[in-house]
Amino acid sequence: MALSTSLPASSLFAPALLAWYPRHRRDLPWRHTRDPYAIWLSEVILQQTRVKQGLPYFLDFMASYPTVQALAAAPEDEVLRHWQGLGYYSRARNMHHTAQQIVREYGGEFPGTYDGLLKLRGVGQYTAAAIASFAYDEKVAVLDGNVYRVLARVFGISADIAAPASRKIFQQLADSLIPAEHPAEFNQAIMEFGALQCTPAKPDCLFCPLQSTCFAFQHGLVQELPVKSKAKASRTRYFHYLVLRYQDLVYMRKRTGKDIWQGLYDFALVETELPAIAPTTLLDAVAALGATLAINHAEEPSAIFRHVLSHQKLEVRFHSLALQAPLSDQQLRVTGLQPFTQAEVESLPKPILITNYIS
DNA sequence: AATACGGGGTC
DNA sequence: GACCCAGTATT
Repeated sequence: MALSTSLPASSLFAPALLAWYPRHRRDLPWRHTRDPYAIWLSEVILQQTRVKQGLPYFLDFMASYPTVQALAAAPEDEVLRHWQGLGYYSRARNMHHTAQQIVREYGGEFPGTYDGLLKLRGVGQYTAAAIASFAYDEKVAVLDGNVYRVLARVFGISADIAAPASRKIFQQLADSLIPAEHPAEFNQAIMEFGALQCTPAKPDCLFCPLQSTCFAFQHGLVQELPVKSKAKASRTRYFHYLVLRYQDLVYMRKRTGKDIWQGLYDFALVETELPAIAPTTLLDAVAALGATLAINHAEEPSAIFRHVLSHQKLEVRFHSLALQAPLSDQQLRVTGLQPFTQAEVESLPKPILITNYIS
């Protein structure tokens, strides 16, 4: 719900941003190209990710996979290994899938319109608008966390930005503000303005070019806007990893299914409802894998690793277990485990938690 | 309309 | 600990 949409604010908004932008913009590599591949790559990386964190990944991907053909030709494990540490790994899997689709079905060319881009897996409204405007100068307004915040404050919009229904209010406003002459510049400018000037905490209102027309500033509501409902509390899960070893080999498995870290590698896992695991339960789990231990008791588990995800807290213990004999081929099939050398383990894509444990 | 999905930075 | 980040897919 718009508390106020003053005409001056609307008419001055784009000119003020377009004047602010060239004087404050950061020099970022994806701002030097119109290549839809490079822009797509940067936008997928930057979904829910700060520029500071995503930048080295962008440089690495462009160096490793300079073209969509190169990305499409790479094995998924390798792509995930490059993505390791960025989180939201479905972005990498979707990106890989889409690269292959672009090569196979689109003749290696990205769709040339917002509507076409929107059909690609992993490309939603934000990313489609970003690519269409940055690469093709199509007049479609981006709507990301920055844009929500800037518009909510400047125009005094109190709709809950966490509610999907609020999107159309903000989209309609953004569409009405984007100038036909400079759609790409406007989109860059409003996001950069949100990232650098109109920040979530302690925005720089003192030197803000929109100060005189900003609803939030004029009404002392800068701290109250945007309105965002709380996320659901996260649950705690208790993981007990069985780090099975035989000589120089360690057994790991690729995670499949709907759970976290899909496509990444970890160890045999026992999850419990309570923090502790009984020694017998641990040994039962080992027996269920068909493994025979070199010594018939578990060693002292590792210290607890605590790991926070967006909707879960993990409490993780690692139990290092030496095997008396390697797992048979049938045991490998049944358990999904595979033996790896230390060098191979290094090259596998792994959750940061697992990488931390190994190192 | 809700919920799941990572990891890091900031206060 | 709470919030946020150039969001998207699934339920």
